[in-house]
Amino acid sequence: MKAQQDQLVIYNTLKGEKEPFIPLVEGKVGMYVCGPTLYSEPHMGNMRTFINFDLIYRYLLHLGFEVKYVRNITDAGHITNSAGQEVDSIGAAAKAEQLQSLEIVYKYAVKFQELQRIYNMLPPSIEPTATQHIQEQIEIIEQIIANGYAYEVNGSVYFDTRRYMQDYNYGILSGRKVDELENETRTLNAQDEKRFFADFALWKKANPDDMQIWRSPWGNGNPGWHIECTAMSTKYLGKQFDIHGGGMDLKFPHHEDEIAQSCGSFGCNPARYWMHANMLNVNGQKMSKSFGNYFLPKQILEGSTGLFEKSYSANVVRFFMMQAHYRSNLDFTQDALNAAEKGLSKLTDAVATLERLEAKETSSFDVPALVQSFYKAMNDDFNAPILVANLFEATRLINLVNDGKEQISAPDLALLKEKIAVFVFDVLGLQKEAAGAESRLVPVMELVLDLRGQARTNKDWTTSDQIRDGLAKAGIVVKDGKEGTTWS
RNA sequence: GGUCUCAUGGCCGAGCGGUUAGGCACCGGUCUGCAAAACCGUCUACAGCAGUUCGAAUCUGCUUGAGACCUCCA
Repeated sequence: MKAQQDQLVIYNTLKGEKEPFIPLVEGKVGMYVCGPTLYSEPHMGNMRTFINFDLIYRYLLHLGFEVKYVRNITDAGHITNSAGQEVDSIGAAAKAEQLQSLEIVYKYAVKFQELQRIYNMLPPSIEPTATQHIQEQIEIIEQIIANGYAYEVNGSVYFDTRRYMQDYNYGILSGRKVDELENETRTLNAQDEKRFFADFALWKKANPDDMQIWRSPWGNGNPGWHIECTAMSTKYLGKQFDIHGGGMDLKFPHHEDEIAQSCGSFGCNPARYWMHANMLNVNGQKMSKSFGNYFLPKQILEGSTGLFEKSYSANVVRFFMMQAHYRSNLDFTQDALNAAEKGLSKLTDAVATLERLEAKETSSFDVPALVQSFYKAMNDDFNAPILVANLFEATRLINLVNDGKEQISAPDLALLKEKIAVFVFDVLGLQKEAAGAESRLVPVMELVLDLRGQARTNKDWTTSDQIRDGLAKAGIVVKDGKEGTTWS
């Protein structure tokens, strides 16, 4: 696996290009991914990012890296809205639902956990929350002030962007130039306490109606949104670690400000590799809460999105996402989901066929090269769609062996079985299809199909077809294959 | 308005200068009592216009169109 580790190349947003992945400590990876803000149930678009980083996590694990994967849960923090006001979105949701802030967070955290299980995502090593790390956030803010990159005004603390720019490059990640921003962004309004439009809040003085308030050296208040990630990543992964990930939409200002906070407090960019997952689209437009074009993962499973005629399993949705690269947009359409459903079925059928194959003396095709193509795809910036294409090539060959048109040796067969299982289940995170049917139905179907089999033996096609048509009405499809009749 | 990204066959979606991406659909075939399913095969596209090159989907310029960020967002 070490040899494969050395082949891994990652697209680093910081550099704008792919680079060989060299961890700070050989064989170990520290990875931080910005998690959800739990003021509502995560929608399918949110899930895409987490599923993509789950893929990355899984592949790093398969390569034998010892990975510490930290993904936070935002359960506090003030953000700046379009009107330039500092807003507590969780507090707002709490008021709307007439619950306490922590009730809101807990309610949606439970749902998020459930979704992670359904979509077969491995749990991160740690899922820290912002509210558990207020002290760490305060300490970092104090450090930034001590270093001269932040100032206090009336119980709030702001990052001093102009001062920071004298020593560091603000915009290093997003490519933004502050002087360009200046003309285009909202201007300071009269009651604004910031010295400069690009300054951002590290700590915000409490409002009388705030639901959550913490003590600080600057009085009672709330942390800013960006500082929590700096505090938690530093605490669990150190001042510098390997990979920082998140959605494309967090690049600016969230990640840019994280870099500023880390540089402003510890003097270094927190992560060597910044990775950004692209958005999930609906009709060519980003799925988002504010556009209203979103739907919930549960609605896909239930077929209640209102957009599609039928439901799709979590496995199908996951496979669908694996057919697009994590850095590309992906359009969520019914045709595409149907195609994924059929394709997945073809792939899982071949996985089952593989178990039944019989080995011959020699192989008629290059199995090690085929297996190597799986690694080559994933080593190239986690190119899952290429991996899937190569798995379909394997599928074709498996079927040809099954038909006796190709042959495979015993060692090659063992290798292929092992690696197909690794890439389909461990890396892509697809699940073996559950039996699906109710257990009581199984003996009933055995009986019915046995009777139909007798009719067929007697060439009593009328009875045989009557049974088949009747079952079809109940949604059960009967298939007559070479090795007997199956149903689903 | 600024910054940036992208435009691929009926649909989704890889591709980073020369090789069939792949899946779905369509079509042809095998199998089958019929059907369905399954399997095999076929289908050669890169928004437009110029340019660079022996050679361009891939590089450059322009045009057109779409999207993202600039405000919370995964």
